[in-house]
Amino acid sequence: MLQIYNSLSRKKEPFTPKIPGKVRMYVCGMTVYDYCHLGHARVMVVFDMVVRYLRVRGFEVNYVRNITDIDDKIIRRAAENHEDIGALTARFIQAMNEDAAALGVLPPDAEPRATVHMPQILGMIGKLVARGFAYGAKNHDVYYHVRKFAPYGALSGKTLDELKIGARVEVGEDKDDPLDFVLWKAAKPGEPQWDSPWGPGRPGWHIECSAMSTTCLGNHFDIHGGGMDLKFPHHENEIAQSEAATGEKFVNTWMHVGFVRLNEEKMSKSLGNFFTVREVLKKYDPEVVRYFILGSHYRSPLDYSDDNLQGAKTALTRLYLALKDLAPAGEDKAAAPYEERFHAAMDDDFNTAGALGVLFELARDINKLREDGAAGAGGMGTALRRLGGILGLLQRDPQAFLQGGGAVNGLTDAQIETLILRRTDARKNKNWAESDRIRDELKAQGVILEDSAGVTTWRRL
RNA sequence: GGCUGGGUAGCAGAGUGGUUAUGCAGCGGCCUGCAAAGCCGUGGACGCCGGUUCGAAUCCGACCCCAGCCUCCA
Repeated sequence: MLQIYNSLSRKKEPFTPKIPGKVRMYVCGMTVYDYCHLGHARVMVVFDMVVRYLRVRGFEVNYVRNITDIDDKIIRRAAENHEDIGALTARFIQAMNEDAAALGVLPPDAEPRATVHMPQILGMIGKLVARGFAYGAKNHDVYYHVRKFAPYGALSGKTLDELKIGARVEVGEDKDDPLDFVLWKAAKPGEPQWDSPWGPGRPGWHIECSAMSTTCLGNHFDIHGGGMDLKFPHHENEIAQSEAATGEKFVNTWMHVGFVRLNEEKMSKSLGNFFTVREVLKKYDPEVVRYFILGSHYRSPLDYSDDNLQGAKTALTRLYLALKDLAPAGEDKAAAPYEERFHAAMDDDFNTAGALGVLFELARDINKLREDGAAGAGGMGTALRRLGGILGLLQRDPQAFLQGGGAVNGLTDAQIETLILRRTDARKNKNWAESDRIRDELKAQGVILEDSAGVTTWRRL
């Protein structure tokens, strides 16, 4: 039985899609004005893992991840760069796709963009005005009247009176109530704009997601996800907009991914303490980064540090070492208990860390079988590879993983092979001094040698 | 201040009312020319204080500490 922690009820709940066998899932994606940082990477990788696992569980999944391609920050960045807004967003959408692909994130089934959903956005605002949940202000903004939506605050656990204390009205806003939020922003000179019954303008961020998610998935769908920081106000507002406009329940299960932290602090654009995905990938293999992300539970904070990334690399190396030089074989029945425990962990709110623990036990079994010269290691390896694949890991040729990466300034493969041949000669002559000298030389270059069964193999640290 | 999550061995990180997480590091052994990798064995833990219980690190209560949200942020 698959259980998922629901941010709305604040507990784990058995998961049953509204339409049997079919899961409809929406995740808030990027605002495309800059490169993805590790926080974005985490959200993409986590929901990619969720989709993969749901599919393994036999669900047909329709996964929608939006792109916000019109927004204050985009407008500002384009102006700073003297760049056309469309060119800017196209550039960063491209970059995002490259980063996602590197991390083994499969493309979502749909990636709706705000700028091509204006009719749906305006339609929803129109409904909200008609139903009395929204009003056009004198300054031609349209606002959502928060106090009209009784359940407001259910997701974030806040009451309207608590919120009132922190609410404030920015200069130029024309709200009836400080709690109200903007659905439609009247255009300022020189800004991109779309026509509307309230005058030319552009949509607020929150309404985009309500309009795109319900357009793509229907008024009432199964899973809505995003980073923890979107819980309030973004997701709270989405609920208010969508349920007021459609009169239906919006989302059954809300999933929120924990933050990536740097020195115990949230990694974020506003703090400026972030690493972009491409910076990190210069130092670490993308699969190592993926392992790092999946090595802890998706709701826990994830501390980025060189030690932790290095640890992820060591751990993943152990798994690949177990797969190295394994004879291909059909999956072994003896792997069934591991698979069961792997699924039990994943069924428990996508406990990837626990599931990985099972993979290490499977790896140990493989090593033991080889140690004993017993049969079945190949078949167990096939199982290990398949289960790893559910997490989007362990799909490469082990040799390629072990010998790849970290070689930017080091020796070429051919140079390494040449040194190994020289060392093998020395070893034949029992010239241990020369043999060890070569091994030390390679080690200094980040190359580790392993002599086993009369054959010397190597890998890069 | 309000709200939401957390505090597990040297580090990372799961889980659980009584019985092994797992990875790295440590210690002892096996293997090896020596290593590496691997295998076997092993030490070490559940923030603090109360309560419930035959038994709690696991449930309940108070407290302390950390992070986040309450303003754009994945």
